[in-house]
Amino acid sequence: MSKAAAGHLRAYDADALRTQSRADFVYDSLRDAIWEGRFAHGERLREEEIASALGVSRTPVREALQRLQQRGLLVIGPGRGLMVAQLSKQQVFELYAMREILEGSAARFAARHANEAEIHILYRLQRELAESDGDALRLVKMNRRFHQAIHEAAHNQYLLETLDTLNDSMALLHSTTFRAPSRRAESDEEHRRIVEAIEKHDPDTAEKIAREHIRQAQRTRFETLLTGR
Amino acid sequence: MSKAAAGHLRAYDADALRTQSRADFVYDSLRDAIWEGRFAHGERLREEEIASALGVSRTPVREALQRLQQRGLLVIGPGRGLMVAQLSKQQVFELYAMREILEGSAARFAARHANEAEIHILYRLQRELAESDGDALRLVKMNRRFHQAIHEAAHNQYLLETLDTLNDSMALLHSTTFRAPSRRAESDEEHRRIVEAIEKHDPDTAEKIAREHIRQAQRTRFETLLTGR
DNA sequence: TTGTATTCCGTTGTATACAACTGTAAAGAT
DNA sequence: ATCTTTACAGTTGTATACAACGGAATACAA
Repeated sequence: MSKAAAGHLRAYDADALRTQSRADFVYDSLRDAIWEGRFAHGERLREEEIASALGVSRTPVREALQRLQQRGLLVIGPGRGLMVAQLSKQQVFELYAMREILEGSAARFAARHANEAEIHILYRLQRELAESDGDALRLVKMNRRFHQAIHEAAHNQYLLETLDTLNDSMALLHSTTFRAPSRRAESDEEHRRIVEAIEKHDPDTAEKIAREHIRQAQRTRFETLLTGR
Repeated sequence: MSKAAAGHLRAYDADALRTQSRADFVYDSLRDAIWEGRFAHGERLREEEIASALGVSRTPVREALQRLQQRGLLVIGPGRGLMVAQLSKQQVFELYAMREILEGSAARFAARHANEAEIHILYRLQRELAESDGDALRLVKMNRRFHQAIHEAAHNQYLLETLDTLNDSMALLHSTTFRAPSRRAESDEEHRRIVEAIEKHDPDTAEKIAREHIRQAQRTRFETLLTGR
């Protein structure tokens, strides 16, 4: 009965519904599906279709769709429907510019406000990431955890939330998963220097290196953006 | 029939419903009410109550409440209800720290990317604001328009949206409306210098003055926060 | 008197029925 | 043949009914 487009969604999970609301369940399902690139860019999402695919009614689906829209993962397409956002080169550029500002600020604030426990965690995460040899998906997740630890060490709720939103937008660039392996060594070294600056409570250096870190990632991104995609 | 708490809402407006959805209408109504300080901090909002006060059903009300919650204007209180957020001193501090970063960045980007038409608009808005002698509410609105013009001139969608969200959070500090008149002259002068720097395409100066501008506003805020409220 | 259990009530979460709107296609006119 | 109009199909927006959850109050026991 369910049409093709929403077939990529995880099957109905009775356990998940016991711990979280149906709306949360739908949100997570769609968010993961987008992150894993299981929707084509511009693919239209119909409420009823998603509802029946996940075994819930339209109400929680609407709630989830609205949240995804506000976070920029979905946009209102022609007509009234929602579709998975497709970022233009300009938008990708703006996204990275914003990340440079905020990641830099987070590193700066962390250098000022991080306590010893947080610094310890940062070192541990950084080391684990550098020494890991897991698959690409695992590396992305560890990378995310590391940066999130910096964001939390900044002790600014608004900064934290905004960075979280931006990170969701990164899901639209799903080739994120396949980072150039050549960047690994440099990236790890940059991480190490950021943590070092945070530990020494040196905000200027922390911000400088964090900004450079994002700028390098942007360069890599635009190279793959111009060649293959 | 409507209980007391939601009585502060504007009456049902048939015209508004012809141009925007009911959910938007409810959102704007609640947002304005919060902005104008017509809800007590911590006051609980019941869906049904708001619905009947505005003459709509619970569905669009839920949609509006959800959006307000995501923007941080409402928080889940004890039990399951939503209430108007009350910012702690720490949160106010964090809010201004974030604004300093983003307003500074917006000015910087505007200095790089603003075109002549936008610079012209900035000059006009700055002049109108400086020469205006309207009431406090009018001044606040003009001030908002001016800053928003800078945000737009920055040509970064993510920056624009985030600043918009932060501005909504400012609604929780509803004494915003009554700015110290002593700051007027200084504030106007700072505005003028920001526009000047943008026109000269001088990002460093533009960011520097914009940051100083926010920091001054923060100082004024914390003075009134510590004395009277 | 205090602690605990149980029932009731109010509010939110969810489902579903219905209304309104938009794009599309078909039919007719020029 | 092409443009215009109109009707239809499909999707979203809204209302309302129902289910489920949580807290408060009361009653009962220790």
